[in-house]
Amino acid sequence: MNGKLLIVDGNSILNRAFYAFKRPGMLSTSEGFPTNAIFGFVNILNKYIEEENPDHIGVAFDLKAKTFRHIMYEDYKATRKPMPRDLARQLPVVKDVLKAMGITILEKEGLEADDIIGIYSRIAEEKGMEVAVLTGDRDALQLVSEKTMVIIPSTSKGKTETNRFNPELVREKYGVEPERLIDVKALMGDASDNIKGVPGIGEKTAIGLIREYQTIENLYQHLDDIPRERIRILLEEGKDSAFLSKKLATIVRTDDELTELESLKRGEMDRDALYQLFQKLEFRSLTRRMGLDRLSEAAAETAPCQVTAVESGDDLRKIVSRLNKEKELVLYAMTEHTGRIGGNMTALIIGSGEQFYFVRTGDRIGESDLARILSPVFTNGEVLLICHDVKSLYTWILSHGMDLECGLFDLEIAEYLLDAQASSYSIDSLALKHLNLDPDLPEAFKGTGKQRFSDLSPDDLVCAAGKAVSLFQPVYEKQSQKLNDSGQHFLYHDVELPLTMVLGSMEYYGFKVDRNALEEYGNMLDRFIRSLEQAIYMLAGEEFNINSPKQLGIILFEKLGLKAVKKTKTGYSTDAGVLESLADKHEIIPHILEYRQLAKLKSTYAEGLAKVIHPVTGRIHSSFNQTVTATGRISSTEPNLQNIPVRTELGREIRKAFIPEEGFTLVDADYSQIELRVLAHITGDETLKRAFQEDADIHTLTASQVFRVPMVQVTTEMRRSAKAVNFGIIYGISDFSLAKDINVSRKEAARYIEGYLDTYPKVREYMDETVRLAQEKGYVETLFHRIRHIPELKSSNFAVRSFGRRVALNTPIQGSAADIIKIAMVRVWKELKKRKLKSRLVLQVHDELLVETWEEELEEVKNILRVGMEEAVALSVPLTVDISVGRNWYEAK
DNA sequence: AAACTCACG
DNA sequence: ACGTACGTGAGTTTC
Repeated sequence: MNGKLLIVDGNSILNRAFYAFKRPGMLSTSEGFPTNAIFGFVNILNKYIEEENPDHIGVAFDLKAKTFRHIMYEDYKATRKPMPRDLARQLPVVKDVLKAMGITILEKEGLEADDIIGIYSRIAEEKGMEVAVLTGDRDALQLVSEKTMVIIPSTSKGKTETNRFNPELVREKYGVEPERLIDVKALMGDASDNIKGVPGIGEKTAIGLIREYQTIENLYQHLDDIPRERIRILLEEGKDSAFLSKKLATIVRTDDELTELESLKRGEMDRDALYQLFQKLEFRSLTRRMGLDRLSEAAAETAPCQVTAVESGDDLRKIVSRLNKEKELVLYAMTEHTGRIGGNMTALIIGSGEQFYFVRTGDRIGESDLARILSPVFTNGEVLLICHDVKSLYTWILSHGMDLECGLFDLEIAEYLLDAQASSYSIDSLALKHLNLDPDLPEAFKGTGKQRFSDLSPDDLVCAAGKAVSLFQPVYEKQSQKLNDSGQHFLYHDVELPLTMVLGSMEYYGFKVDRNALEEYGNMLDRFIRSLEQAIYMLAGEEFNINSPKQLGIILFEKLGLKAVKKTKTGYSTDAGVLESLADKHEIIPHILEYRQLAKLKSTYAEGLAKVIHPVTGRIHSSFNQTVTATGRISSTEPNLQNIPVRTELGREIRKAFIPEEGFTLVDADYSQIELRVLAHITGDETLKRAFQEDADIHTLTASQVFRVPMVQVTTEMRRSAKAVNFGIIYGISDFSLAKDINVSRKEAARYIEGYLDTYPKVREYMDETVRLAQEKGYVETLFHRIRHIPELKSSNFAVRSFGRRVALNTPIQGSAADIIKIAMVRVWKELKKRKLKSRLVLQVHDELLVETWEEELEEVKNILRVGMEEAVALSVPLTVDISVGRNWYEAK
């Protein structure tokens, strides 16, 4: 009989998979059940089944009962830690998966997985079959022969490599024949199995001896021939241990009961059972890759669609007037993010039901023609346009001088509300998740930046676009249902969707920046940096790269002999906290701190911002991303305008370069203590509420109450501590971190927290209740029902669970504040538009809005901001807004 | 690509 | 005893 057997060490591979996929927040179901090991195991197994294409497969597992090795030797594997709980929980599930895959599980009491592998590989060899042993354990190398190969996957630096051991490779790496490895181990021992070997003999000596004498039996018969006396004595003393070790290291290859291979024949996969299991485990991509998704009832929902390529403007005009009578239309704009403000549109596909029309822009139909022809749809209040990424479409429409006023549904935004932590919002991810379908779209459709739409051939683009849009309607229906079920209708329709347009217009207008001011600022920094550099080199006694934490660490902690207070994974920590603690230990330190600050300002801000000033508009057009953060905040990229320096005077200077257009002025409006006000509202704490109703200085008040002194006796130091406690509460406090932050003992910090929670008892209740509810439901929500799933709360790892707890406490507060300012943004934007003002919203920084204001509209704009923001929502405490005006951002803050 | 550092709310 | 603040993005160095 010919053929091939793949036999797997289940425990070993599962263990590998567990650690390979182990990171904070680990792969798990939304319920919190860990799935990393199962996921890794199935992937590894599939890979080698595909590569080896065996006709027989078996996966061997250890059984708990003692093996003969334990009976012979009670220390056997005594130093092994027990299996982590998160791994043990996955073990039975892996077995279920294997059964469903039609793969035989091999277990026998008294045998280890190794032995089972030894037995079956021998049987297969004797039948003339080839054998591949898949394991992570090098002990199995003794089984290597002309017929048997041992595969050991290894992961180094994120990349998985495979070592396939045949006799030659074993000889090359270990210098002995495969079956002699047991003799080597008999001498050198194996720490992981607690096999002692001959104490004092290491790998080099062991291999040398076995190369010469082959076996330990032969070695001990010729002990007298050994020239080195020390070795001879060690061998004599360790003789018993050597023979015992050899027995322990030897894989058993015979068994009375396990004698045939028939049961290992590759069986049929039970697709239904496997599909069910993968559903439970939430293995969507694996479901698809293993071709199980055809079972989904959803597959029937997407009928094949008809795509017509439109070649002339006249044809398109006729089609649009017909389509414009439909209630629901699907539109996918293949836009490219280019240097042109508003982006370029490579192609567009629009339609309804099963009939779609594809337009590629070019000679026949230019982009502005396209915009003009479609404009009846864009301004049709009766139609619902189902899109993916409305913001890109909107900026493009704005750039052609038109507007978008029809009904809209954005698949991407909808999905963000359903799962703010999804790894991707691409069309194929949505199809996979909601419909169990994989359209297998080209890279350009996934927004990875690796491919542009214009890179695809016309035929491929039409075909892929047709596949993509055919998914929109069914995904939209699933999402709509879910949004309503989770009470998110308001958040979606009245906040996030209109916000898309607000952000689009902010991107489109941009923020004017004075290039010259930026350059002068950079030059000024440069002069300081150069003189600091010289001072640092002088004090260090040599030149080095101050930007390199590695080199800096060596200079400070080795050359200058400073005490390293903190370590990072790779070496000494040199962050600002560490340097500050060393500030008075060496003259060089303050220089380095200053150098760091200036270098940052120069590279990230002076130079970084200059690079992104648009050559035509002279403005910075940042991207505002609506689907990034887990809490509901927006983020800003290319450049990030939400972290422009303000805390230090020198950094703050850069804001002088942010200016309004001629005839305009800048108005900055920021919420005062919005997160603490939200806390007061959510907890309903009377004392906290009264503080805000009376518009007290909340940090001073907290200090007065926690330290039990009258308000007037609160020192700046007390206020500082109270402020830290207030922030700590928002972040999900711990005494340890608070202590570190305000530099008091942990006990002292714990006392502050207790004092705080006694002062504001409802806050304590809120914390307990929130964590309890989050554990029960698996998620938390904001005032407007934005949800965040927290699988970390169910982790068995204390640190991960603690993180989950802090997230549960922080998200409703940070997220509700995000909801509120988003509502305010929509109100302000709509009001400016309704009154047809020239003034425009240009930036949001979490609790702050900036409006580039036409000077004649100043009072009106201030009023719109105040009302729009303060009355965005009625809380049980007032929301107050500070407004200031200036000729640049520095002045307006 | 990952690690480190640091800018903001 | 565990190991810590919550949420982001970007530049530089190093592997």
